[in-house]
Amino acid sequence: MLKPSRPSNPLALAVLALLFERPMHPYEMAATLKERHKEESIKLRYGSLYTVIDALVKRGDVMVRATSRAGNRPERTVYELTPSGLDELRDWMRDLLRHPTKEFTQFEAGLSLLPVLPPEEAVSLLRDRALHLSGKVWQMEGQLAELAQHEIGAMTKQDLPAPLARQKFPPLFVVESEFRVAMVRAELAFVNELVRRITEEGWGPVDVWREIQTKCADQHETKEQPTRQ
Amino acid sequence: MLKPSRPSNPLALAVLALLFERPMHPYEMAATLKERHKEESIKLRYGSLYTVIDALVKRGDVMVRATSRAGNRPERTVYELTPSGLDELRDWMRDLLRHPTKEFTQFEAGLSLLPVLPPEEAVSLLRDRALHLSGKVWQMEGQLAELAQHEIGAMTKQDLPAPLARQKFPPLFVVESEFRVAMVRAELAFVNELVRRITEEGWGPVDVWREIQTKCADQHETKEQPTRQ
DNA sequence: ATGCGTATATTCGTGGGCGAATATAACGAG
DNA sequence: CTCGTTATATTCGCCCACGAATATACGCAT
Repeated sequence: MLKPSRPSNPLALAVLALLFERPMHPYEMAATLKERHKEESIKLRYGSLYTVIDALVKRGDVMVRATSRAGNRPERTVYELTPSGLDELRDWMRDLLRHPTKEFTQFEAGLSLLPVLPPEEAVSLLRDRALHLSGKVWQMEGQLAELAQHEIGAMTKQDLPAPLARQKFPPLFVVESEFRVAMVRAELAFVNELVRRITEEGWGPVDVWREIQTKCADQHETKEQPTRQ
Repeated sequence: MLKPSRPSNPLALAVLALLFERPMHPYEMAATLKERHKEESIKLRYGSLYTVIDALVKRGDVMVRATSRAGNRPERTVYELTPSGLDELRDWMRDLLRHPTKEFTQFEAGLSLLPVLPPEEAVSLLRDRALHLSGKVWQMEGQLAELAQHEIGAMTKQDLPAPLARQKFPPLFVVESEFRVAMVRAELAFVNELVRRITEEGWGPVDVWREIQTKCADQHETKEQPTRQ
């Protein structure tokens, strides 16, 4: 029988990447991901962690190195990367970086159904969103600036070549955050421009929009108390 | 007992939005979403469609209006929106548009594990990605331009107020596409800038990057045939 | 010493997403 | 008229994500 197909959960990729550095047990993987703030980019759920590790074992990408021992905490299982797991890690990374994949976002879904709301309300909601987004940009940039100063302690020491300790945190380890900021900025710009076009240019066109909107709403008759102020 | 919590699948929102226009049976909903290109923004799976409709029925947001009849195709069930479903539709839309929600993307996961690849390979992969992205921008803008010309036929006629028929397709109905283009453009800009910084500014810093990379790779010893050209 | 909060470490059950199978009828071609 | 193809319309079951439960041990205060 053939090798089962690669798990779709990116958490499995993180597991491979961590075992690329050194053997670890599951809880330690979780702790390491958190320490390095990778949980902000890769969804981490304990339940899923054990599930994906089992899957990787079945595929032969990962194997048990030793069971239990050390201190005397509850039983633990230490895993290590197999050669085929190393291949998988690289192939997977290549796919991920090379090929953009369509992903469905909540906001895009919302936008695509925009006509169900009256234009005034839509504008007001979008303005709220813009506020939230700019707050988030501000906050993320603060964190980035902070990291650039002193973050080096958040890496486990043995992971860094000696000369590096006590230096500034290499930007390499926060690329994903820079990416996220860039995306939020872009969304903010889009929302602002959209609001501007609706309010200043009657984009939609607004009169058609309102007409469609009320026509549908009327079918659901009478006693809707008016929600817009 | 309380109303079960709102389904998390945005397809359920699309169902509510469609029933806001008029009663429909599931297959018709799917056909309508496709006709309007909403499947590009809202993931549509037949299996999920029936699942979410059942869930909405259980919550009382949607109810059976009539069963079967018409032509004489296989049995069909026509649903309609209830008053509480209308409320739900609006509340949900408000949440969606107002509050940005963190979503995990494949690419962000890949970026966050970038150090597992040697810098040269990373650059080469990112360049590939940039090519794909710009191709996509080109293609999406082509589609948008095309829609702006003649698309009006893709709306079911009765959905549009009479005076509109045979006019240009209102931009209101393609906001989500404009959004997607904006996001892809932003990603492209980010990737180009990232490549530039790595190659021209030794960003990373590249020597540290390579050092970490090879140090880990060496643990997985010997006979890896070198993959980079 | 004893109790309790917290860190360590893993298992399990449920629910939902989705692929694949099922079933019927219209429709055109030979 | 019958055979293959496509459109219509829905059901079923597997698998995976994830919340919640479980279990042990350390450290610190009383």
